[in-house]
Amino acid sequence: MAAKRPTVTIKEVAEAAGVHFSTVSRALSPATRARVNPAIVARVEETARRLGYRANTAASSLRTRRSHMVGLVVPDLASLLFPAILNGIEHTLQEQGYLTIVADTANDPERHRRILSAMVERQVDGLILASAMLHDAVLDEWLDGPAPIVLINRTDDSGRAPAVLSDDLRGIGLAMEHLAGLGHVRIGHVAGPQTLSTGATRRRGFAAAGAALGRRALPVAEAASFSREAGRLACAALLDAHPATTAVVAANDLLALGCYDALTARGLACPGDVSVTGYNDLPLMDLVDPPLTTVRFRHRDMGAEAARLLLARMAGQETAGDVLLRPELVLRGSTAPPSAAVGRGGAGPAAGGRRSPPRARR
Amino acid sequence: MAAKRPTVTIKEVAEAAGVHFSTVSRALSPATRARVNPAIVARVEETARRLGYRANTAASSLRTRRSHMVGLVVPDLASLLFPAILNGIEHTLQEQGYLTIVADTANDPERHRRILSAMVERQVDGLILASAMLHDAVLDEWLDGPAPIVLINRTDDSGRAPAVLSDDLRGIGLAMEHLAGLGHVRIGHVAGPQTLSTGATRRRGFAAAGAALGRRALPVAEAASFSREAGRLACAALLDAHPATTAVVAANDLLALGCYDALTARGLACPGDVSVTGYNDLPLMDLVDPPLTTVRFRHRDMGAEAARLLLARMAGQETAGDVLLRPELVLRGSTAPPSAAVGRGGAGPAAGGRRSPPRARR
DNA sequence: ATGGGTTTTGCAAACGTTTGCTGACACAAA
DNA sequence: TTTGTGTCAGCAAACGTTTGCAAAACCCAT
Repeated sequence: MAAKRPTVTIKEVAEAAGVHFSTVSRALSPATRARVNPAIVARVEETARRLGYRANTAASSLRTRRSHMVGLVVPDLASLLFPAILNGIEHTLQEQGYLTIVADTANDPERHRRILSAMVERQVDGLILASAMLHDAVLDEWLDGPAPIVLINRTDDSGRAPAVLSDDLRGIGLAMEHLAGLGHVRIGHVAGPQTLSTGATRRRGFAAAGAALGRRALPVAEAASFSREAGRLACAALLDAHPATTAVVAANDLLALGCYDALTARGLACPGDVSVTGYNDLPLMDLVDPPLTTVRFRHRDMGAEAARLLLARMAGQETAGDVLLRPELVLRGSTAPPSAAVGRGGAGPAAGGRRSPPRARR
Repeated sequence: MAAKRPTVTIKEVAEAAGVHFSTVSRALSPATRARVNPAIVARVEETARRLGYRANTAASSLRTRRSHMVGLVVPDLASLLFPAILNGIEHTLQEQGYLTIVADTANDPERHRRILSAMVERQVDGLILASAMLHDAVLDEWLDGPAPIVLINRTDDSGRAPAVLSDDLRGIGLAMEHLAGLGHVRIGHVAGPQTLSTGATRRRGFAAAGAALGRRALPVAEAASFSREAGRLACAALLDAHPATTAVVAANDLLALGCYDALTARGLACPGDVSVTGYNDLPLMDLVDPPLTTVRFRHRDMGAEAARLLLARMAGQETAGDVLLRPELVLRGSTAPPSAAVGRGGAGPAAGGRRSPPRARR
């Protein structure tokens, strides 16, 4: 099958079907199909199929100024957060005939610039950015560009582009209420980088929820990045400064895993000695040890929602402001009531210290 | 900044710089830059920058028949295997000035068809497919197409497209040797779908390694898909048929996690009663309980290698056959010498049955 | 000065579509 | 028969580049 294909164009189809090539164009495009005699439409379609005609989108987007492609820019493709988001974006765009170009900035602004430039040159009809910083110079350069922009997961502080976000204030609130409900009083926060909206907002949420519970000035340690290692360091710092801490709210799951490491390193058990909560509910968080209590929002929905928002904007519609996804708390094994013990301090690297007590899973 | 941009073209730059527009084209393209007076190049570049000129790739690829885009097709974006692979692909392509379009077939052949069609219409210069089936009709249709194809992670049986693969025979062999070395004799295989090369090859590897150890006809249970649930079912079937099994080699990590579930369900401990190995070393496999002994290959390298292969083919070079990545065994907590106990059979749903013994991590 | 050779620039024709206009034709009403 | 009203197909001009070809400009040696 599949005869060697020396690119057949609309003109060759026209010749074979015995009509003018403009008629072929009209016959093949859903929008104009109605304007041509049904008999001819049928004939043209049949010839096109027979010759193996494939439209050349480069030509058509040159003429129409629409490429039916959108660009997705992420800070780190390898993160476990993106597969589901990307999946949501890609599916809803695909349904509308759009293809998705994705690129990874590796957190490098220069690279970010180059990528956006390359995408715009490819005439993308719109952009979804998961790469926004809180004060984002790169973003500024493109807000007036030809392609509408939607932010996802993170936002910037200009408010000039609509964003699809988890409702972090509420999400962190849920975690705090849960811990307070268990009886925790000495709660600390391992915050994410304050240059990112997620880091900053969750920290604000932590302070606000603390205040609501009548506890001002709960301790916070800021991690240098959203990574397990940074979480370990920040948690260690937190525990050094506040050894009596019985619960830590981590700004995301990776940081929470780092907290596990820090606890293990000083022979503390989770949740026996210290409870830990995460944020995001990454895949497999139900399988780590102990299974992580964390705040979930539907990643796939976040992607789909961003895609829908972008589709609306590309269609020229004005859109209301940001979209906040409702978070929910998922209870697992990393949180428990505080133990009576007080004044711990011993460091020793006890292996296995953080095994959770047996508990039913799921 | 960023003045509202009403698309400035090469002609406007030409007028502003006082030269013919063809000169601008030559001045701006690295390949032809040498053919124009350096002073003019400088002037043109400066004016282009000043006016905020952005090349229109649609126009240039119409003329040159090169889009500098490649398509990547995966069966399931949400899988934990792809982020790293995609990362590898995207990075090495980006370095060469290519952008990556990715799409998800959701394992639907019709969708697969539409995606390939859409990508080819967008004039992609090449395709990387992670979606190949062993007998793949969809693939057949495109092998003679205009875009060179490279297969990744899976291959088909036609051998017509080069593939970048893990050396599964060797990888499974490593797992088998490890288990045999621990003293296991009654080893079973939870195989993946035999419609996929990974499923089929790993099964062959299992049989071959078994034979090499002097054990013919070791039991195999075939999972319906590469998923945790399918792994649970297959493992349960395996244990029903062969209750004395002391080790199971799963065809990938998800299946291995399903094996954990099956063991837990019948009150067996891993690795106390049954050892389990996986394949792929997905992220967080060091954190599940027990940490999974598995076969690793460098996912990112796989992506990078496929990209390089495609780059070569797009440059018109003939390439040697497939690329096999060397797998390595990573030893963790899910394997141990077989216990003396024999003739187990009790089913009871004992919670916590599969906790591993305390052991140092990393 | 003249001529030969080498850069450097301008000209214009593609590349494959879409789409506003015009013209051809058919049919119905006058 | 003429006129009017539609429907449908053809014509040709874009869209923004790249690039072969040829003219022009320059440099140097004669």
